Amino acid sequence: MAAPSSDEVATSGSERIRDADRTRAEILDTAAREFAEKGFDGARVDEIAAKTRTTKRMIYYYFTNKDQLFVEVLERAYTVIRSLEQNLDVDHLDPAEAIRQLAGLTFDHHESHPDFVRLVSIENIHRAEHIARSNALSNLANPALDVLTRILARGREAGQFREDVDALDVHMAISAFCVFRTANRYTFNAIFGRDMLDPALRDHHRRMVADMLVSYLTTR
Amino acid sequence: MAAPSSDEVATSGSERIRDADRTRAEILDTAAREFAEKGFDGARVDEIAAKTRTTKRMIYYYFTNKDQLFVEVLERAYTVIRSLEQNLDVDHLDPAEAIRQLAGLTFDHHESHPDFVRLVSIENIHRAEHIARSNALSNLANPALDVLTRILARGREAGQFREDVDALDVHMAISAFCVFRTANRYTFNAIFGRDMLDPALRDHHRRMVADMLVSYLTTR
DNA sequence: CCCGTAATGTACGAACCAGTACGTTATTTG
DNA sequence: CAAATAACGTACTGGTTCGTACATTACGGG
Repeated sequence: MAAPSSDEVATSGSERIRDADRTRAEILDTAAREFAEKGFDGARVDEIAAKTRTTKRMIYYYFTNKDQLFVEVLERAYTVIRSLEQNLDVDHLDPAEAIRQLAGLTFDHHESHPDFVRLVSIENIHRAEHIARSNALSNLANPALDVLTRILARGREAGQFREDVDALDVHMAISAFCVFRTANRYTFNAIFGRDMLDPALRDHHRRMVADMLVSYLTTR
Repeated sequence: MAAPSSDEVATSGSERIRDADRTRAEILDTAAREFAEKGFDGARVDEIAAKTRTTKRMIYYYFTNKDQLFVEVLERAYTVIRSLEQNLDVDHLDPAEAIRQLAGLTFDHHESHPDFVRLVSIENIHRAEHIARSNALSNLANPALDVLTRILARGREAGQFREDVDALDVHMAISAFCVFRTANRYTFNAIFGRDMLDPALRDHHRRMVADMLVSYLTTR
């Protein structure tokens, strides 16, 4: 990509008028918000441009078209969550406690990144066609899965965990619970009058996923 | 469109050329498929009309606009699932077994109605604005919830179930699992290469939800 | 310090799309 | 059976929206 000037400190405001990296990043940020807000077809390229310090011309200059823009928004969103999962170190914990930690971290992440959840939801409506077009995404391993695999192996060896589940099943169960709270927040509130954003409910559910998975895994 | 020939096959229905009920129903059916397929903004009124034996004019004649059409599509979709839940009779069963039955029925329903799951997903992207505009939907009770409330009460009385969960929590946990398998099928497959449609996996997951909930509820 | 190129802005076009004006025919009802 | 009305079709429009042609300016290398 563009060569960043050597001693660029970039504290808060790079004073350069033209800055490819900054412009690109600003477009991606704004596009992520706009896509998450309105969906792929609902989002407007003109609107994204308007919320940027640059123009629509630049969006096409850097991303060629709306679809490719969405692809790169997705790539960036997944990268963020993956790097968070990297910081997961639970190999020293008791397997059950490790599961609780993992569930808690997954819960917190989904809770604090509703836009990510919405983007994934939108991508599923579009049958993951953008992910399919992205090499970065279709070849992206999940660190959380490796961690989970190790936890399950240790739990089974210790005779604590059941044998008939794999890491992906557990990952799915945890994700399902956490994703649902965010993704289906609106219909759930409209129909049952339950506000998922209530802090007390949040804590309750955070314990609930962990308890659910541990009790399931330790039941034989 | 081509004029219907006089000897139009009398499949099952009314031979009348003009049939408000049939036209309305056909529009709703087609619209449901089209919205589920492409999302609200992705769906085209012209396309819906083209896939119908009638014209776009009729869509606006019966539903005034695209939003109202989506509202009625949602109303119809929810009505179907609610009527299925009515047939749930588990009051004679052991509480744990009753939970298993309920989880199984919920699982089967989501499995066999992917369009419903997609419509709800789409409505959540739009922050349930259509449900809010529908009297029918915002005042719609959920029979499954009543059933669940009774099961939980019996389970607690028998000293089998934990006390710190309500029916809505359990309903959410079950829904989350079942919805996720369908709603996030595509990204999950693209990223992890796991095909949720595999029959063996289906059976495995069907047991898994039930086991998860029962083990959670019976752990104190 | 000047020149090539990367980065940016303006203005526009062509297709698309929700919604409608207006006209017509079937069906019902008195 | 005639008048009223419900059901339907055609053709169009006005605004929107993705994308681009063309012009311009900042910046870094030599």
